[in-house]
Amino acid sequence: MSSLSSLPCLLMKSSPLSDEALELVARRFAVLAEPMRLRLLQSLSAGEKNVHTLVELTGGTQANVSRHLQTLADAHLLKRRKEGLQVFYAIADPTIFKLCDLVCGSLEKEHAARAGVFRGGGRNPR
Amino acid sequence: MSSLSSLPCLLMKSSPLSDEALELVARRFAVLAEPMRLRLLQSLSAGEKNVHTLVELTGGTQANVSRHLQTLADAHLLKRRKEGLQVFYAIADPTIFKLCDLVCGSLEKEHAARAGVFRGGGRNPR
DNA sequence: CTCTTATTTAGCTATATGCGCATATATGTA
DNA sequence: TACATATATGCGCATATAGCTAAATAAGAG
Repeated sequence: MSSLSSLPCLLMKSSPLSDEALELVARRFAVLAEPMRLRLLQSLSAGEKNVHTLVELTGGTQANVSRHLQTLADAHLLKRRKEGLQVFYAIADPTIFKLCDLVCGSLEKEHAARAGVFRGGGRNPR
Repeated sequence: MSSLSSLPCLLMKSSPLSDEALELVARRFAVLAEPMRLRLLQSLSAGEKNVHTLVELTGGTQANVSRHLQTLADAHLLKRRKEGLQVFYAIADPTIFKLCDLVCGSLEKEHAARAGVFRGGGRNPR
């Protein structure tokens, strides 16, 4: 029994997460922590695609793409549909786009802040 | 020059991210992909704390906690403030709470769906 | 059955990283 | 100076995993 009963959480803000829940959250982030997997998600944002198409779009080897797709599917971020010889993958959890948008926005801000440091944006005016 | 000019993005939805941007996003996710670091962020959600306090709260070794704090600070998720012998860390980017909330919500849904499989929640009513 | 196409899997190597231990650095006190 | 406290860091071990190549499975066509 992998008691996820501690998951009905608002994370940090309210009650602290159990060790088990923290592991799950960390694992989800880990799945998103590979550029190739992000590229695959990006390629799939327009809609379902088969493996061969994804290989072409991402420029990875066929074996590698297949394994990353499996990783994403195991994490329930993608769903798999087999049709004859081909296998089609599609986004199963649109949350990932919100996640990526948040990270992108954060990185943008960070970049802007770093640029401002040398142009009198901070304390110590003189 | 680490051209982040490609970052003014809405990620997936609009224009595809450059390889460089994908690396940065992946790296940000990787920072969040460790239970101990999530625990530290959780402990800091209530406000600034010094290292010793965080060691007690998380139950990690001093060396390990220090390392993880540095990782988080390097990623600009935490800010460091030195005061005498002690060093205080605090959340620098509240975005992480939204990220964690999103992931938690997603995992909850997932869990509920999996639980429902055995209780007629899905297709195949009988 | 044989051949072709599409995808997955196995074996391997290289790299990255979490953790523990010991030590180093920094700052304050006597 | 010597000592204590709070953090940080260097090193080694163990493990995880991305990527490659080659081989295995799966499904259709002849």
